[in-house]
Amino acid sequence: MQFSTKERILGAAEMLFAQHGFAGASLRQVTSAAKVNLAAVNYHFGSKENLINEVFRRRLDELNARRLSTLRAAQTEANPRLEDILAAFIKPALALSLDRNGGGAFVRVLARAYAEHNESLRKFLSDNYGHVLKEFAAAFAALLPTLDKQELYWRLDIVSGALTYAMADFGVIKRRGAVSEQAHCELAAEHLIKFASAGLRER
Amino acid sequence: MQFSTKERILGAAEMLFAQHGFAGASLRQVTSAAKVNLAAVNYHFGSKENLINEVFRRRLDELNARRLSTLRAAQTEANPRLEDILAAFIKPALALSLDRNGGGAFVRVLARAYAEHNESLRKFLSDNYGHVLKEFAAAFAALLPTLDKQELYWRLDIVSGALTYAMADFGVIKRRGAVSEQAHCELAAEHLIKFASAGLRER
DNA sequence: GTCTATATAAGGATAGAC
DNA sequence: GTCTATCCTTATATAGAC
Repeated sequence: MQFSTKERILGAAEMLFAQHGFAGASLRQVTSAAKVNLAAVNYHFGSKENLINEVFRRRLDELNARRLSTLRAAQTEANPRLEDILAAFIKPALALSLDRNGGGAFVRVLARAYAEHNESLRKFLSDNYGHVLKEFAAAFAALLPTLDKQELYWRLDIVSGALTYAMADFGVIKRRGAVSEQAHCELAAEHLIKFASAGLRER
Repeated sequence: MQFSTKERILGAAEMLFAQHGFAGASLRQVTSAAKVNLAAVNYHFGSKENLINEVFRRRLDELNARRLSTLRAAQTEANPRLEDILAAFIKPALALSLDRNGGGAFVRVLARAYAEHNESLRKFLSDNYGHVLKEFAAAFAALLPTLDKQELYWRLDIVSGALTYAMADFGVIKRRGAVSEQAHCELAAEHLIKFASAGLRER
């Protein structure tokens, strides 16, 4: 087998959580899709709840590492543009949906997690990845020195909302038959960056 | 009793769907919260699935009627501004969260519904309320005659995303202690309208 | 580490008395 | 229209053989 039992469970869980939600996807469905025994979940993860946590950790570590490295690369430029900072925030997130082995499913899991409004999950995300947001906020503030801090936070919140929505492909934009997943993703990133830079610069 | 059994079930279901999701909230929880008998759900609604549909219909009819009447009022003005059309789209939606008797819960149910990616629900929303979006798109197109149609759809999609996110109060914006729910909502609407009008006008 | 078998609980739905 | 009682299915979790 190419993938271990543990990895197959994580992959199947991600897919089924995206499809049916955390409560809606049963461990029976998961283990059946992963082609492992029902009891394997409790052996490897202890409980369904912990399995959910591990599904998140598997992707978010890498996503935020990419965001930060791209951000820092942009900041070493002589004259970083607002669009570059936005790209560092947006592109790795949208690119995640192109990852082979279920990245597309994961972004929908993420959207569900937001909708869940789950306090313990918010805490998990804030504790583990809050510093990333802080670093981006500082980078935007440096490029928009006349913008009030509170005003900046409002606008970054709007950008995050539009990004979350775009990641999960909620929208009504219909892909033309010939447009590949990758091309759609790049188009979405371009439009978001353009729209957001105008909104952020507005005075 | 002030509310009928049917209304109490709808209210309790809305609250619990917001809290635990459609799969996560059981009919036993719903009927217990509504202080009605378990069998009452099947008597009044036939099934859990149909109960979910009725929870949506109860709010969306009024929301979209308000959006359309505000839009049409704005359009009778001599020189309607882009901001007015945006306000007609955004303000009734955010105001919904202020409705007494569970409007706040409903917007979270709506966010969950988006995250569900449920095809039959998308069809329901599209069939019943798609004409509203069309009318708004036409109004925006009239005010932005140089903007390519496809480009306009992309941007409206971004606005919808940010609005959905704001409605569900996903964001990281902390309300200062003294800021009321209503004031927060009005601030959110103002920021969204300002940000979105800049993004839409961008060339 | 993986299996079968099962304990135990909770779910949606319904039948039938009142 | 509302109740109790119950059917049937599905769920999570675990025990114990291999």
